[in-house]
Amino acid sequence: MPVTIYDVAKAAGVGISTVSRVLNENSNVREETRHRVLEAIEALGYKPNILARNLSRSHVQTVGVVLSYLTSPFQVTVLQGIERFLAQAGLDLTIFSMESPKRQETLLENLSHGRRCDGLIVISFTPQERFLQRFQRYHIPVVIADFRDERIPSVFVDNVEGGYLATKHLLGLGHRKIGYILDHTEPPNGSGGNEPGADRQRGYQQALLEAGIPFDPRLVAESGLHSRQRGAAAAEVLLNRGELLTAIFAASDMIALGVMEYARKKGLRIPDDLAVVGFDDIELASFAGLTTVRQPMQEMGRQAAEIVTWLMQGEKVLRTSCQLPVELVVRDSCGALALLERR
Amino acid sequence: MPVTIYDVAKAAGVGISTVSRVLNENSNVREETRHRVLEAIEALGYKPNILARNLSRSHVQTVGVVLSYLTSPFQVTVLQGIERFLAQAGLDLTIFSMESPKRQETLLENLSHGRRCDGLIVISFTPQERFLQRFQRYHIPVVIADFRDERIPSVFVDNVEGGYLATKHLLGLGHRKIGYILDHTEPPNGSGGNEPGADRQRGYQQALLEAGIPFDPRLVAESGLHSRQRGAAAAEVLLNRGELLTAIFAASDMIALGVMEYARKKGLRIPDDLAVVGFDDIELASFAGLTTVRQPMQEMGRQAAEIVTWLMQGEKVLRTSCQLPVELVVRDSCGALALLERR
DNA sequence: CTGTTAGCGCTTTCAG
DNA sequence: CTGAAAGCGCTAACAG
Repeated sequence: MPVTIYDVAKAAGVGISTVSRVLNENSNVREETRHRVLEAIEALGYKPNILARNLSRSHVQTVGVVLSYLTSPFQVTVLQGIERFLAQAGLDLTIFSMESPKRQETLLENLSHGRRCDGLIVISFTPQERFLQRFQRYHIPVVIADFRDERIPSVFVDNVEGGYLATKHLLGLGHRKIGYILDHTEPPNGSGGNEPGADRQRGYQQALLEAGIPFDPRLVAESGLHSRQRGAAAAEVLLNRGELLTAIFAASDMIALGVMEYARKKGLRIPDDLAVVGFDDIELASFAGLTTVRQPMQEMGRQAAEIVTWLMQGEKVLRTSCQLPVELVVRDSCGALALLERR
Repeated sequence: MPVTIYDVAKAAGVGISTVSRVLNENSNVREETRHRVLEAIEALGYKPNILARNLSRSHVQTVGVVLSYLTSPFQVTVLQGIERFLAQAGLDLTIFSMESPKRQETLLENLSHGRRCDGLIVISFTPQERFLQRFQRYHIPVVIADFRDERIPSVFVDNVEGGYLATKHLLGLGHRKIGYILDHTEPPNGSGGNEPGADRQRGYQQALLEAGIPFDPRLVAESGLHSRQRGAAAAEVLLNRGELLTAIFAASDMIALGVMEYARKKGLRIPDDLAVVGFDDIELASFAGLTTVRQPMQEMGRQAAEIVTWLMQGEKVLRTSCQLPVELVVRDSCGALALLERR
C-alpha cells in the first residue's frame, strides 16, 4: 500500500540508490536525473519510511530528557528550552519522568542499551557511574543540566554566587538572623557532582562570614523536596527552634512559597515580620512578589540541547562544562522596611 | 560488536526464529529449549535491537502529545497524567509543542505520515479535517484532551456545568454584576468542536438567567491567551467599561491570577472590592487562595492515554467521548464577607 | 554520475 | 515444536 523507494525508482526510471541520493541531498546526482526523481516523488506522494531509515542508519533522531518531576516548574522551564532548540534542529524529544529512585534505575537501565534515543539530557541529577559507562559504550552522549559533574558535559549556574547574592541582599537590609532551607545535602543516590543546594549554602555561609556573623547550623533546615508543602514544613521547624529569625533564604522558589504560606498561616507579615528570598525565578515568583535569584532556565535547557546535538554528530566538545550567570531579582518579599525597624 | 539474535541462536544451538519466539513470549516453545535460549541471552547479555524490531513490526512504541505551550500549567498537568499511564504501559512519550499556528501546520503535516508515533494525543485543540483524514489513512489513532470533538475520541469536562457552578456561587454571595473573561470565542483555526471558553460562558449565562439577571455582553471580555498578562489586560478593559463589577469569573486560573494582580495594582482588595473565581485548579490556585472550578487534569490525561493505547491495539472504542466531572473549590478569593456588605 | 548488491536485526509465514 | 527463508524499506559500499 505505502509507496516505497522502489516505486519511486521505477517511476523515475532510475535505481533506488539514486533516489536515496537525492533524498539525502548527496551531490553526486546529475541535475536532470535529480529533477526526474523529485517529480516522481511528488507524483507518488512518497515519504521515506523513518523506521527503515532508522534501522539502516541505526539512530532514531530523538533525544531523551530525564527529569524527576513534571510537577517542577523549574524543570519544565528547562525542558522548554530544550524543546525549542530540538524542534528547530528537527529532532524529536521524548521525556522520561522518574518519580521514584527505583524507577530511575530501571529507566536508565533501559535507556542505556535500548537505543531509544541518540542522546540524553538529564535534569538536576547525575546518573550512577555504571550507567554512564554503558551510555559511553553505546555512544549515547549524555549531558546534565542544573548539576555540575566533572565526568560529563554539564550546564549549570554559579550556585555559590547565587547563595551569596541572596544572603548579601538580606544582610544589606539589616538582617542578622537569616535562616536557610535547602532540599537536601546529600544526593539521593550517592553519585558524584555538586548538589546545588549545598553550593548555595556555601554562598550563604560566605556572605555571613564576610559580615562577621558566625554560622549557626541551627538556622538551616532540609525540606527534602522542592515543594510548597515541604517548604512550609521546613519553615515551621526552623521557626520553632527558638532562634528569632528575621529572614529566610530558600534554595528554591517552591520552598520559598511554602515559607510564605506558612508565615501567612501563622499571621507573620512578609516582609515586615519575615523576609523571604527564593531561588530560580519561576513564573510564580513574580506573582507572589518573591525576591529571588534568577537562573536562566530556558537558556540552560537550550545549551544542554545544543551540546548533545554536537556530541551526537560526533564532535568533540572540549569545554565540558558551561556555567551560566545568576541574577538577583528584588521584589516585595523582603522590603526595605525591615531595615528600618531592625536597626 | 553488539550481540544479535543470531549470536544467541548459535549459542543456544537453535534457530533465530526460536529465539524470536521466546523473546515474544510465544507459547510454542518447549520448556527446555526455552530455558536454553534464556540462558544464552543472559550469558551474552543480549538486548533486542529496537530499531530492527520497529521496522519489522512497523511501529515505534511511542505516543506523541501535541500541545500548544509547555508554559501552561494546565497542559503540563494533563501531560503528567499521560506520562504516568504511558510509562507503566511501557510506551515512550514524545512531545510536540506548537507555539505558533504555522508550526502547528508543519507539525501535523509531518506527524501524519512520519510514523514517528503510533498514536497521538492532542491537548486543547482539534486538528483540521485533512490531518484527521491522513492520520486515519495511516492508522494512527488520535484522541483529544480538553476539547470536545464529535469526530474523534475526546476526553473533556462539562464546561457548561463548570461555568454555571462558578457563577452560581458568586450569585449566592450576593453579586449581581459579574464579569466573565474567556480566552477566545472562536478556535484559532476554524475547525469543529466546542471551545471550552464558550461553553463556560454558556453556563455563566444560564446561571444569570435563572437568577433573573439579564446578560450584558459588556461584562465579558476576551484575553486571547491563558496568561497572567492577558488576564490583567482583560481585567483592565472590563473594569474600565463603566459598569461596576463586583466579581469576575475567569475561564482559567492563569487569567484569574492576572485579574488578581491587576486588582492588587489598582488597590482593589480581594474579595472585598472584587471577588474572583477561576477555572482549572492548577497548583498555583491554592497558593493564591483562588476559588476555582477544578478539572481532573491528571485524570483527563490518563484517560486520553488509555484510550489511545486501546486504539493502537486495534480495539474499537465505542464510547467515543468521555466526560469527566468538575467541582467547585471554594477559597478566599470570594469570601462570604462580600455577601454581607452588598446586601 | 548511477545501478547492483549487500546488509541493518528482527518478525513471520511456511514447511517439516 | 522448530528451522529456513523471505521480507520490512532504506543506506552504503562497490563496481561500472
